[in-house]
Amino acid sequence: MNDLLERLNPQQQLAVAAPPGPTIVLAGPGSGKTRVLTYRIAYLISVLNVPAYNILAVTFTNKAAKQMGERVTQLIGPHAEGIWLGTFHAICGRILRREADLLPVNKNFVIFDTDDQEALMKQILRDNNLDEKLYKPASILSAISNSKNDLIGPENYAVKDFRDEQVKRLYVLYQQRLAQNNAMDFDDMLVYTNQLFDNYPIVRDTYAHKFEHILVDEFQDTNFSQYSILRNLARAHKNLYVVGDEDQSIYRWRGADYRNLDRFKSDFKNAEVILLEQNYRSTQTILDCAMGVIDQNSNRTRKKLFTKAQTGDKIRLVVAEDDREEAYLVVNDIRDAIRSGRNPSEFAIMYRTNAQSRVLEEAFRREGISYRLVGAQRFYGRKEVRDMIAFLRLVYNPMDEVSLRRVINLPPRGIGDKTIQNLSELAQKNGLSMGETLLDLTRPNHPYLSELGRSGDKLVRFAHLLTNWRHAAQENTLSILFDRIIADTDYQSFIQDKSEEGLDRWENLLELRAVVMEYETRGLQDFLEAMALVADQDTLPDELDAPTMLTLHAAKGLEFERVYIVGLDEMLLPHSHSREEEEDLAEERRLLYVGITRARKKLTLTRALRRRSPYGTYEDTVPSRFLKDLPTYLVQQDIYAQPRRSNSSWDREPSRWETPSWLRNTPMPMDKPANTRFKSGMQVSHPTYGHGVVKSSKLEQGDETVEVYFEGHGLKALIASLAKLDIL
DNA sequence: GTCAAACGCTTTTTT
DNA sequence: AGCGTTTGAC
Repeated sequence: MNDLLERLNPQQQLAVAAPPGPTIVLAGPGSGKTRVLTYRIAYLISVLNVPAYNILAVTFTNKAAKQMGERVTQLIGPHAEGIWLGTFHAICGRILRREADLLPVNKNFVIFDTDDQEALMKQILRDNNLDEKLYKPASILSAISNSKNDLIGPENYAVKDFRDEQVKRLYVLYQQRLAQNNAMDFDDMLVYTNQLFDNYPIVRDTYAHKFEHILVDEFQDTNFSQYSILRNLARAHKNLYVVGDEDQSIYRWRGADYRNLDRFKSDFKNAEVILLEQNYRSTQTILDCAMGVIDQNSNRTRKKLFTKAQTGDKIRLVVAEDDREEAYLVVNDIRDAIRSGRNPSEFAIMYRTNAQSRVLEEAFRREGISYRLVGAQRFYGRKEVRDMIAFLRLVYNPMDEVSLRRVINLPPRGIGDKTIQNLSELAQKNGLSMGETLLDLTRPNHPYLSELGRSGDKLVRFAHLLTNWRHAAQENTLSILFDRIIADTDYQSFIQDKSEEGLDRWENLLELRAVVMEYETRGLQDFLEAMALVADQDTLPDELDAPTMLTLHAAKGLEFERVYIVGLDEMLLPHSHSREEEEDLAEERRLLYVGITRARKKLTLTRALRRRSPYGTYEDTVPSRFLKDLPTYLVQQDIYAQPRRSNSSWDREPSRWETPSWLRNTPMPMDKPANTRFKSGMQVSHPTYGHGVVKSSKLEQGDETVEVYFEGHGLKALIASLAKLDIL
């Protein structure tokens, strides 16, 4: 274990062996950030003899957590067992289950995902006769979410106008209804953990003492609520070790707040700051392009990315006629490379929006190449899968009204709106949840059965089903419960009888059953928790040797030999929703920066002159403004599209031989090989400063900087390629 | 209460 | 263009 540090560069060693105490590691892309974190954990355990269970490590995704666990185990074996390792939500879930007695929900609470949240909000709107078009559930929920991320409860919701008043009211109702459902949403997991710590200092201190060392990955993307949890947990030992890169902050829309770094510095005095700058991933060309893009952002510490690796190939810019051709060109390129011996898993295609994957998928299928698609809710978003999970959730937590409403008439069993309304009213009368009321109906001679009339029988029948499943959940394994639900509801024939896509659906359920089998011993609670918190990304088989398609967001933290970023058009990147505000635009730029810096060897950027708009028709595009920030001399263009003759702006579309105007911003340095154009002593003239004498000239970052002494103006430092200097 | 047709809206990114 | 939701008929 003593050789642990020898495998690291000096900067990394410094970071890994940093003395205990508040520590900030600012790590550029490809600087070995993950490596530092894993080695740090290994170092704590094997050198400082910190017991694994006194270490908390927080990552941004489940995948990252899993990976980190594997790597630490690789380093130190079984000593790594017992680390608290996971996303904020997973960690909070663990704490909340333990301390459920102190919460407004009981220990069988379920986690509502976005769909559940919307379903619940729609119910609330309906109950309150509010127009869904005026009060869009998604927009209200996003306002609520933003508040929660800043730890602002309904009582403190800022009201500026009538609408705010309504939102505030809905916020109150929403929280009430969640509690009645014995449920919480993603944000609540963090909020409740904060409340737990605030209301019960003893509980807080228990955890604060337990976690001697806390490590946080992707710190730049934490929100205030998350930061507050960290601050609470680190109050005893103050060993908070955070790793991040402001240039890779891409979750502002989710409440991520880069100011957490300042908060950290002021909350934890004397925090040590360690910089990791050297890049071990990309070629210098790729890094230069990345810097060209990111340096346009203000309010940041300018960093110089450097590598000892080679300059590498120029990056390619491909312009296609339309988005289909764009996809075709990319896939073709990959196919050719694979044929000539490249490994399929070396390739990644990245895009701004999930919708863009579709054309690419088609192209891959046409070429008969298999691919990996990250995210895009391809599996867990499926109706049949969600239905089955709703059944299971109802079994686990009958108070879950959203799931109850979803499955009570599924497959249709004659329980319509009216019957559901009756049940709901009955529940309200008794101050119980609908689910509890339903289960209560199985009691012999139930007093309300006569009230419900004929529909009562149907309810009772379903109530018996649910009761039986609840017994099955107690006494049998998960898969037996799963099978019984399908059998009892005849769900298979419900989805399968129709077309051939019915078979697909059934296969999806079989796939879900395979997942269920993995939780055979751990049980329903763990299964449901995983379903709620584990994203699709974690399900993609790593073994599959195929090109990967993923959003730029999903690409964070990954690296690939060859990267294609498609859709470098205005409205897409930067996205149409993010072009107004400067902060939004800066984030779009960071997104591209993240994408570029994923590439090890080769980078290809593509765009299309026309693409299918969200509204079906084809529309002309405008090149992304970010393209002009790429140093031209590092870009090789492949223009496949014919310039179109029309009276549109595309008359200005460049031909194959011409440098397109959107790239013309960065001039090629005049003398790339070590020679400067200007020499000391030369007489020059400048349009504003007039006559001057060159004092010195040197090459910096491929650009020539000249110091000139101007009569009446003094000494000026000028960039040779930008300043219009003439040699006299 | 169920089924089919018409309608209208959508696409930013994710724990 | 395609999907999900609402509307209207049986």
